[in-house]
Amino acid sequence: MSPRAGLDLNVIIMQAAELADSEGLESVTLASLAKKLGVRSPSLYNHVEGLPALRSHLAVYGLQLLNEALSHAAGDAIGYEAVVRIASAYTGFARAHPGLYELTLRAPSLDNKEHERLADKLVNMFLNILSPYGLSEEEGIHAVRGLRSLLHGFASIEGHGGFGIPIDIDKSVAFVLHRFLAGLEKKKGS
Amino acid sequence: MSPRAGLDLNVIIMQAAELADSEGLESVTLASLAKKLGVRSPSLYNHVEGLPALRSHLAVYGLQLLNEALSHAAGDAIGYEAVVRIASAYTGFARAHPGLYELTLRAPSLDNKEHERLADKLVNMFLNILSPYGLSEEEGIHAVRGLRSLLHGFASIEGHGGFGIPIDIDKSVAFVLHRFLAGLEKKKGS
DNA sequence: CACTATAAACTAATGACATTAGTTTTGCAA
DNA sequence: TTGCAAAACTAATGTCATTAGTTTATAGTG
Repeated sequence: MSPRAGLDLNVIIMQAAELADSEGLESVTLASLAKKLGVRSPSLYNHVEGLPALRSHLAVYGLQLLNEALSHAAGDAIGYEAVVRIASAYTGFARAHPGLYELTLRAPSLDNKEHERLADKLVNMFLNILSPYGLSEEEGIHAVRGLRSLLHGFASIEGHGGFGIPIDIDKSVAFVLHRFLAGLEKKKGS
Repeated sequence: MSPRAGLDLNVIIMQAAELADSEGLESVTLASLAKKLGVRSPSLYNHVEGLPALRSHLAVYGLQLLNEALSHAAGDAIGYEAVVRIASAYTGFARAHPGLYELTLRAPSLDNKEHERLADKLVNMFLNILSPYGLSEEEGIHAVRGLRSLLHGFASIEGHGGFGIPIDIDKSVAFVLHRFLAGLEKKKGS
């Protein structure tokens, strides 16, 4: 309605995140975002350096939210219980924030620093909750990669509608985690 | 050089696939493809119904290649050995065909029939190689979903440069599969 | 062998988008 | 109050997909 819409990088990112999650990642354009904000698209360049930069900021924001959700879900737990809780939080996040989630995986051209820091934080959280399994350092990395891959795989395939059969996906996650973690334990006796 | 370039849906798909794998999925535009084919972009509409349709055709083509690669890798094997071989073929395919691979997961608006058929074929292949583990029908579904998710997760994260630490990714896959399959076996005694 | 219908290519035009340049306007701070 | 920096704007360019309408090659028919 007036000049001086009072924009701000944070406002822009929040609205863009909303767009990403409700309309899909590909619908986040400077044009659509500007319309949502009641502004002409060139005005956005006063706050963000272009579409790639916006996506990079969104990726970092998504990673922050994901980190918070997982930390909160894990609480002080470690081991099996923590893995189950984190898995639930992970798939829940991907369902609640499909656009944002998809972006967290993309290699970010900008904001490398913060993105890397958050990714590392995630890895360390996983390492921590797997510590009761008594894995070697290298095995720990393998296991964390496996856990991340498993959770991302489920989230990604579900997000793309890739599971046709009407069997509860959460049950599949629970089943697979149970067996994988059992396999991690089994090592002790072999 | 001349009218009548002798285009053809197959030629178009092959060149598009090449573009997707060498330049990235987002670089597959009708404009870039037309240039590669020595033709003006509207000419492509004589053979394909637009960019979304082209991507849908590419997805089906990618799934075909993936199916072939996995079938070939598995041969007649089942059980552990087959899983290891298929895993290697899967990650190898994703590395050799990053653009095509990414597309195989996308929900296809067109060509639903063929895409579904190929996706089902993949699921059945996985079910077959897991048959020695003596899982119930529902457990089999869970396990297949887990295996797909694991492989897709690794392929997808690797494809996006998400594994920072310089530890061999194939080793991680091998480790995780070993433990997961061990977990599947363990059931018999619990 | 000529001829014609069709399919394949073309040019021209439109509309969405990102981005840049250059201009106006507003609000805060001196 | 005034003036300046930031925030918004308009105008313009270039890329893309897509549609409409035109030309042309070629394959098949007489």
